[in-house]
Amino acid sequence: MTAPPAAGGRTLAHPAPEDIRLEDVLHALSDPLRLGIVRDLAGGRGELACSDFDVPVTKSTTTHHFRVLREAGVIRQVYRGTAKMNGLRRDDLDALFPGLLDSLLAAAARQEERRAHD
Amino acid sequence: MTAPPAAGGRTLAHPAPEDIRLEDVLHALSDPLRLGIVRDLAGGRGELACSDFDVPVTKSTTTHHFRVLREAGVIRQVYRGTAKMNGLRRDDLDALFPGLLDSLLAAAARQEERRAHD
DNA sequence: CTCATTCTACGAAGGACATCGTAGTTTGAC
DNA sequence: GTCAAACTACGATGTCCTTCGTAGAATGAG
Repeated sequence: MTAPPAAGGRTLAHPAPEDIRLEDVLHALSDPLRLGIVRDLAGGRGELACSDFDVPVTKSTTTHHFRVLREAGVIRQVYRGTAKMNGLRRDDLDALFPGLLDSLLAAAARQEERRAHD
Repeated sequence: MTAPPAAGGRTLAHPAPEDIRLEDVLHALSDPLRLGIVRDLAGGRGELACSDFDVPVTKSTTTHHFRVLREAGVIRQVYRGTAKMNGLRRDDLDALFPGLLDSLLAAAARQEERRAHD
C-alpha cells in the first residue's frame, strides 16, 4: 500500500487486489445510493470528498455506504486534512475483472436514460 | 385465495423486460449460490430442472433462490410435468444491458480460476 | 385410485443491512 | 488554546434476507 507521508497518518484498511471478491463488489453496487456514488466517481472528476456528494441520507449513513464500498474494494479512501478523498479503484478492478466496471457503468447509464424517457 | 386459473399449466410471474432493474440483477448475483446457478445455466446445456443443481441447502431454500433470480428477471421458469425448467433470460438481458452478462460470467470464471491456482 | 416425484407455501428463527441520533476525534485556522 | 468543519464510533431500531422444517398441491406412472 505504501501510502505517501499523508499528513498525520490516519490510514484506512483497504483489501488487497487478490482479496477483492466479485460477490462483494456486486453487493456493494446493488444499492442505488452506492451505485450513484460510483457513477459520480467514474465521471472523470478524479477524487471527491464525502461531502461533495448530494445524497438523501444523514452523514452517519453516508459514512456507512462509503465504508461498504471501500471494504468491497471498489473505492480508495485517503485522508487529506479534515476531508476524506474518494477515488475509484479502476486499475485494480480492471486488472481483476476486465471490462466489468465499464459494462456496469454503461448498464447504469442506459437504465437511467430509459427511465428518463418514460 | 380465489381459485387460480392454473388449469393445464401453472404459470409463473416474470417481470417484463422494461421492469428489470439493474440493482435487482446485481443483488440477485451477489449471492454465491445464485451466481453459481447462473453460471451453470450459462454453461450451454440450455434448460435445467431445479433438481439438476447440486446446492448445499435444502429444497425450501433452493426454491427461494430460484424465485429471487426469476423475480429479478435473470432466469425464466416454466413448468414441464412435475419438473420446473430454468433458463437464462440472455436475450432480454443482452438487449437491456449489452455486454453485462458476459462480463459478469467472465469475471466469475476468472475469480474461480484464480482461487484454484492458489 | 394410489403413489412417488417435484416443487410450493407458510411460519419461524437468526443474522445482516440501512437508517438515524448523539457524542466524540482529528485537523487546520484564528 | 479555542473553535469550526469533516468525518467516525456507538447504540438503537425496523426491515429485509437466508435458512430451515413441515405440510401440501400438481403431475405422471402403475
